[in-house]
Amino acid sequence: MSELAEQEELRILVVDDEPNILDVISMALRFQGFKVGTAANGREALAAVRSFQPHLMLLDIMLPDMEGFEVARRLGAERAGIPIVFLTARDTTEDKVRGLTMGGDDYVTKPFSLEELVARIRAILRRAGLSEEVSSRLAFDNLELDDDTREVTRGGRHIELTDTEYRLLRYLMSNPRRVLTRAQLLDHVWSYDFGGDARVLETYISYLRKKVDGEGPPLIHTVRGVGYSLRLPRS
Amino acid sequence: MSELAEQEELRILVVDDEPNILDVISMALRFQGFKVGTAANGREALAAVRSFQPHLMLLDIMLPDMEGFEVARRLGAERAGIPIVFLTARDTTEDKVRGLTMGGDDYVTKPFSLEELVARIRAILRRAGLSEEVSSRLAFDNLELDDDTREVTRGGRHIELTDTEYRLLRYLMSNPRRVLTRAQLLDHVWSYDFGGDARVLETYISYLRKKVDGEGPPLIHTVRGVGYSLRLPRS
DNA sequence: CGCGCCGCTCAGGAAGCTCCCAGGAAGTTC
DNA sequence: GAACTTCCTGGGAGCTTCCTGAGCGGCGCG
Repeated sequence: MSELAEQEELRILVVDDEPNILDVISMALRFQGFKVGTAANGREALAAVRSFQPHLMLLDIMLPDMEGFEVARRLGAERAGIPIVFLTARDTTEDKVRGLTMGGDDYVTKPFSLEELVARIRAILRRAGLSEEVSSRLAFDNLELDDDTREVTRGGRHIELTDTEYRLLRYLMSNPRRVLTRAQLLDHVWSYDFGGDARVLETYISYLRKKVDGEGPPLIHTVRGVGYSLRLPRS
Repeated sequence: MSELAEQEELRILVVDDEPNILDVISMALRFQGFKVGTAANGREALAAVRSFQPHLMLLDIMLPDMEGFEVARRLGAERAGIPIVFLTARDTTEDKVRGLTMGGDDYVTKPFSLEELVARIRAILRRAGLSEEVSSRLAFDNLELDDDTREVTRGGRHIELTDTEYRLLRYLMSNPRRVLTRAQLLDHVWSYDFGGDARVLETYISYLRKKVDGEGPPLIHTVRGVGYSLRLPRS
């Protein structure tokens, strides 16, 4: 993959006043190969846009000094086409965020899964032509996944997945052959505040196996005591 | 799509005194690949025409210092065939805007959907020969839509649609096979200030299904928890 | 080699949520 | 005022998510 080389250049500014969230997000984005800048409030954000010159912003709507929208507005001409992904609370009224997806911006409601966030970011960068990686498709062996159409096929045969199954498979496919720990899977596929029983993961692995591995040699493998891995069967 | 390459050259001047509207519109147009200049009143607008040399103007009729028409008049010879799309309040008397469409100009009443605005702009550019993209027609499978005549047919049979149904179908058809989220659909098809219940979307999907999918295999598909998608049925 | 433990698998099922659609009210147009 | 369009409401169906518990199987230890 030449992703790293090309994305090393891509700068993302993350603006949120909760240090925990800021940490989790920046870690995840750095790991994805982005250069990450942070700001904890509107004033810092405006300053950081000038100094850091991000290609994309992640902007919490609830900031201590001003609303995220206000930041976006004040950027005005300076913004110069920097797309923004707004982070909104679940109970933010729909009409507040309405119109965002039209201007090339988008929003993600808290609590979100990191995988969801990254997917949105990539989709926007793709549309804005900032990422050279134009394809919305993932493939492993004869298993294919298209993020635009949300279509999954194995050996050309369509596989019908529910939302959670889809997100889980996408995460596995974006990290092929790597062993993903139980914690990583829960962190990336479920929202960051998911407090339920960790055994849901096993349930969904089981669902996926039935649907994905039912149509060919098993690709989803258990690594006892650690987690799961997407790879070809040995021997 | 080669749209970007060809439209990068096209300059649009947006004139409105409400910062929010100005923002939303310019973002949307930038995202569509236009080069956008802005002005907040008549005086700025006149100056911007000289410096920015737009190919098309978006002109609010209600400006603090003078009426949009006045701006258009004062441009006089300088206007040199720049087409204008006037933005009017809903209650603007019809006779005020009458005759506009004769001269190659057009008008859109507030509040409008951005999709609507973009469609008008493209139509005018098409007529003025400024856009290379000549076709006003969309097609998917045996479903066809002509934006000039607003005619929709499936397998040659005419389908009668109301305005909202038409805009919804057009948006689906301009993004075939892609899964469009609830938010995207509401953003693109309804006006920017629509604050109502998101369930209208479902109602209109239901209307469309009755009219469009009543005449052949279903093309409008639900993607649970995400949105809708226009595609052929799977096997 | 056999036993027991621990982790994993998976079916069954409850609870909650999303979606569909019919019916109707309010607003708009002619 | 009639016809039409837009939007809202509510009930119900069906799906998704998550939990639970029984059983299996691998692995370590004796």
